[in-house]
Amino acid sequence: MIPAPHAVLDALGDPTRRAMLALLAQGPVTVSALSEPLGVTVTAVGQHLRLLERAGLAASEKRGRARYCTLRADGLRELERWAQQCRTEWEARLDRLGAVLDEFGAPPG
Amino acid sequence: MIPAPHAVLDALGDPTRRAMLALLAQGPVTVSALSEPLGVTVTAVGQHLRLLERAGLAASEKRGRARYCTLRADGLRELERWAQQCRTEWEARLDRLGAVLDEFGAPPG
DNA sequence: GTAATAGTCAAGTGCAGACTTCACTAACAG
DNA sequence: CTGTTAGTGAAGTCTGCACTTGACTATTAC
Repeated sequence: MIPAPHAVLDALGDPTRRAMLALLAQGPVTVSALSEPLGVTVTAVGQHLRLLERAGLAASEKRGRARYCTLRADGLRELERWAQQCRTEWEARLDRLGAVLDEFGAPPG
Repeated sequence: MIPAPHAVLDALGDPTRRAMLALLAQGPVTVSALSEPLGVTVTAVGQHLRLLERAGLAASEKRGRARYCTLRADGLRELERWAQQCRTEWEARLDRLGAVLDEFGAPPG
């Protein structure tokens, strides 16, 4: 099995960060603009943002005194690839197992 | 955006459970067979197993005094669908944004 | 210049949840 | 029957991490 994208899964394992991604999906936003609807301090947003950036799920850029955050596709792509490979490998296993059971005439179930 | 599969993401947010899935990907195993390589008690395995089952990532069946655990594809499929839709939606946003910038003759970057 | 706004850093708090222990039941072996 | 193995349930421990506070810097406004 392809190694799991730990950083992405860790980042997505928190509901506040998932809410953050949902907001970012609407378009670029500043840290404080995220802070209000999330119901946490700007400090907390900054901390979550760092994790999301490390996971390749977000990016940010400081313009003047504001920091604009945007969604990034890289983390999602990595996640997709992993889930898909994981699933297909396992489905192949299941098929082989079924074939063996058929060959030995075992009743299904 | 399609709602995030919280149960799946929560379940995958823990390294022990990810290791558990990696073991299950090799084929069906009992609870105690999982306990040893994971380095946790059978009780802990049972607790993780329940979360994985609720997320549609695993299933288990008791035969005699042993409980056999297997991987399930449902949770992975749900995850795939979400990640894919999330990503394509966001990539479409990016394209529209790019088009607007082009139209107004703004230099890229 | 002062004041307000946007964010950052260091340090600390508190709680969810990962984990354990212990007592228990159920299935198999001799 | 006794002993062993496989797992479950309740109850408790403890640590990671989400979050805050307060002091600070940098940008913008007046």
